[in-house]
Amino acid sequence: MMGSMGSADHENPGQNTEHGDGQDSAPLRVDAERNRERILDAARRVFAADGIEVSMSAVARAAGVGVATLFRRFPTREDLLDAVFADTMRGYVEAAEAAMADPDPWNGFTGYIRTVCSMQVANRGFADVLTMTFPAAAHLEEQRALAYQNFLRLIEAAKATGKLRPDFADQDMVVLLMANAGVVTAAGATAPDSSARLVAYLIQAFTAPQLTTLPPPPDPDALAHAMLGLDCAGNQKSQ
Amino acid sequence: MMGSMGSADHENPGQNTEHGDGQDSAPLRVDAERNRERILDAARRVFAADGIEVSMSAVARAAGVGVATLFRRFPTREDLLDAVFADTMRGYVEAAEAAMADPDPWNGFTGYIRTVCSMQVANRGFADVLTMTFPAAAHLEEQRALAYQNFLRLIEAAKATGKLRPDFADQDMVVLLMANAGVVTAAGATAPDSSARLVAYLIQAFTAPQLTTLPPPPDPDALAHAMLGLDCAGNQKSQ
DNA sequence: CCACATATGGAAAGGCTATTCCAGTTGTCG
DNA sequence: CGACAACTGGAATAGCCTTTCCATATGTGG
Repeated sequence: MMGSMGSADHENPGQNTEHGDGQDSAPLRVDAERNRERILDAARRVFAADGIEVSMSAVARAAGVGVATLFRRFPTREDLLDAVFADTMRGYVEAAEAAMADPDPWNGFTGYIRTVCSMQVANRGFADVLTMTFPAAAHLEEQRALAYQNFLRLIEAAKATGKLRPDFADQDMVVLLMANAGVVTAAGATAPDSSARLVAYLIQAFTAPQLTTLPPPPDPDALAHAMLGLDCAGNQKSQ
Repeated sequence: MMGSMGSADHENPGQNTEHGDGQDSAPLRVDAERNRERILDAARRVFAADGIEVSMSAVARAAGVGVATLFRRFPTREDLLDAVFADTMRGYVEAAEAAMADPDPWNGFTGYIRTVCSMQVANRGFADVLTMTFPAAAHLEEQRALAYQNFLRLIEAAKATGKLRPDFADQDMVVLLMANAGVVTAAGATAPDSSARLVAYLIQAFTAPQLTTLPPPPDPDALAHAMLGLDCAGNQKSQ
């Protein structure tokens, strides 16, 4: 699914004008490319500070380009998200890979949680991204799936060491991300401290020793559906 | 500060036309009172479903009254919030009192957390209310302070039993409420299950037995400031 | 160096929202 | 029952937003 792009974009950084998935219908005029970059920079900044709901007009304004320029380059918000969070998602995947590589799976597991939550704290937009799904943002969803697969294996390994409680469910990670996103959103300047506390408590609770019975985890499909953001009232979308 | 109203509004429910803090500059004409009630009903419904950011126009629409009617009765959103969440806040205070009354403080403590988080799940607007401060909503803030004072004593009692870990900080409750609000917002239909899981994990982590060292709790003043909602970008407020 | 596809900004159309204003009801008190 | 203050809905103003359109400007290949 990702195989066709090979390793080209690592070998030739900045040389080719392709973006995202590789189908360059035409290698953008240089001025256009410059604007594209400006937009991405501005969007990165704005999304990180204010979350991904910022108005498209605000992004264009921050980038110093007209709205038309923004819309031609990124017809939908999801297109923009896909491009803006490409780097961050790469870091997300790498965190999962690094965790798997850790000789101590429990250490990998806890480190992964801490890393990802720190990423949420550092970037409010990313906190949003990790609690929602964007079917149209193919590249982004691909990375998410990739990271998740690694995480599933990480869970198994961590449980095998006996340090992670056996009733830990992979959905718990989603719940944790939503909870942490709530802290990032509401805790303002105290987000780093508040998040760190929350995470420490939860990691504590994930350790095996104590065997309190837990209520059942949320249904995975229902959770996935919730991440589409279609049920929460604020979203009447287009049509 | 609340003393003057005595117990009147328990003895005479529906009889007097006073609202809120007792200064009835003039006991509302009956049709006006009827509309006021309609507005409150609609607002309760809408806020519970969609959170407290719903547009004032939407509230008026749901209530079947003109916008002018809404604005004359509740000049600001905070005025409306104060009236809408009066009941819920009463329940919030009562939950804290009930917890204090429990002969087993640890049981009271955990029960309190579960109850309050359930209230957040049942009412998205209330979830918002518990993570923000509304200086203009006097009645509401009074109740919040009242519940908090009870909670502080509850913490002491629970620590005294040795079941609550000694490094539990009262700010942790705020963090918990923010985290749970995040789940309520993002988890859609799975909110009940997701929240229950989160809460179970956290209560687990609050128990004394394991003595993992925690990062320091967030600064109380900074947290309070964050709850004003002035730092998070989305709010440019008036002027 | 020129033609022209590509790219541009700003305006326009249409839909939201908050808040104020006002001309027209309608309770209510004497 | 009449007069008047209280109350009403909807229009008006002003400000955002999204998305499309277009006349103008500008890289770029021949």
